[in-house]
Amino acid sequence: MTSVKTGNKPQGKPRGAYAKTGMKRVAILDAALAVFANGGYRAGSLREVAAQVGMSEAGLLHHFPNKSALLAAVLSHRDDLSATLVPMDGDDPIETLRGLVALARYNASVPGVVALYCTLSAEATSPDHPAHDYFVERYEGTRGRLERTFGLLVSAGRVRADFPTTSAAFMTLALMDGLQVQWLLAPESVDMADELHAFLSGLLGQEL
Amino acid sequence: MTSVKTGNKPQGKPRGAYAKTGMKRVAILDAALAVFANGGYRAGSLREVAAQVGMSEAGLLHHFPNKSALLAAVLSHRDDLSATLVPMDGDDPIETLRGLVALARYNASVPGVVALYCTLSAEATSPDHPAHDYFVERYEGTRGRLERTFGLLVSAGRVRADFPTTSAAFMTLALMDGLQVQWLLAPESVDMADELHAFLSGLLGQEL
DNA sequence: GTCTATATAGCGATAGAC
DNA sequence: GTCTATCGCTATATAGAC
Repeated sequence: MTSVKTGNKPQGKPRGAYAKTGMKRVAILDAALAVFANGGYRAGSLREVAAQVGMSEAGLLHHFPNKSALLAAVLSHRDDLSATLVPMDGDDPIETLRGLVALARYNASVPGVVALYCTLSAEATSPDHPAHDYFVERYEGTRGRLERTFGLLVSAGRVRADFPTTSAAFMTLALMDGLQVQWLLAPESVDMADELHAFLSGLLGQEL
Repeated sequence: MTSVKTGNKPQGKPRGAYAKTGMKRVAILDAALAVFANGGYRAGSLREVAAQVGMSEAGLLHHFPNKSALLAAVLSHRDDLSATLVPMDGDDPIETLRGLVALARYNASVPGVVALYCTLSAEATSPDHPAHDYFVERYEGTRGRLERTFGLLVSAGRVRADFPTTSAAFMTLALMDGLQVQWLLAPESVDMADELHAFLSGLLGQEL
């Protein structure tokens, strides 16, 4: 786990009491995602989150101890969802790359999520940001998995030898991030999935 | 010009009185850059800028009418500096691309500037941000100039025909942005200029 | 579990003295 | 041109009633 506190509830209570409370928790997380997506963590207020979910601020803070714990819970919740969406640890590297393109395609349908990560990763660049460590580790991990994927491709002779695998990983990740910024600023002007597909095909030396 | 108010002083007064005041203005702009670079526009405060330059807030607001005018002045000031640094409208497209790599190399020596644009461009993704229009136009313009550069390369037969020029422009810009995020999060792990150089060489099909 | 009320702090901006 | 003083607002977080 990262150094960010997760804000998860202790797991000691009986199951039945959790259904409704769990719903409320998820509703809060959804609202918080939308609020933090619009201008980042520092600009988003608990007040706005509370209003969006129809509670008072104090009511909200009963579910999460403080603002940064709420952010951590949002990120952790999204990680749970996307881990099931894109399996990056499979044995077939081509499938992994296709999964990346599929992810880019899916992302275009959830602009809020894209805005969240885009804004937060830039904001979290500053070392005192509550999600700084989270993003440092996230990038490190993603880069590692990408590098492994490209390594498998090289072993299988399925990739042009132009770039070392570390460079390929850096570039792929950078391209995905950069495309998101341009897409958020002008959604009609760019198709993130198409561009990523073209880039990866160029890297492979053949249609992906 | 963009829709952001520039906050420039009216140009009517005698020259002599401007020397000292101009110095103060630049000092304020430098301080504001540093403050806005750390966590963005919304998180940065006039108070902090004023403290850094050794003035009261009211004193600062004598030079700039309000916070968003200060931001606009910072961006405009940086644009003046970088316009002299990277001539993007030359006739030799290879020289232009080399200039881009040189810019990436230079950027690595001014992390504050990189952090400013990185954080702001993500923050300005939200439509009500005071620099939203500025960044929309900035990206549009940069993309246009890049597209023209790649067009010249195609005409000269100096580029692999893999990508249409619009894609090449999108990708190049995206790569530069994405590399900056990763570099800010882990400066030792990536050389932005090297990666950009490798990418452009791959695009050309030969060493740049 | 949710509320009202409140403590405490920081913000941008203005008025007016010097 | 710079200051002090202040206004009006918003923020996070806590205390305690229900």
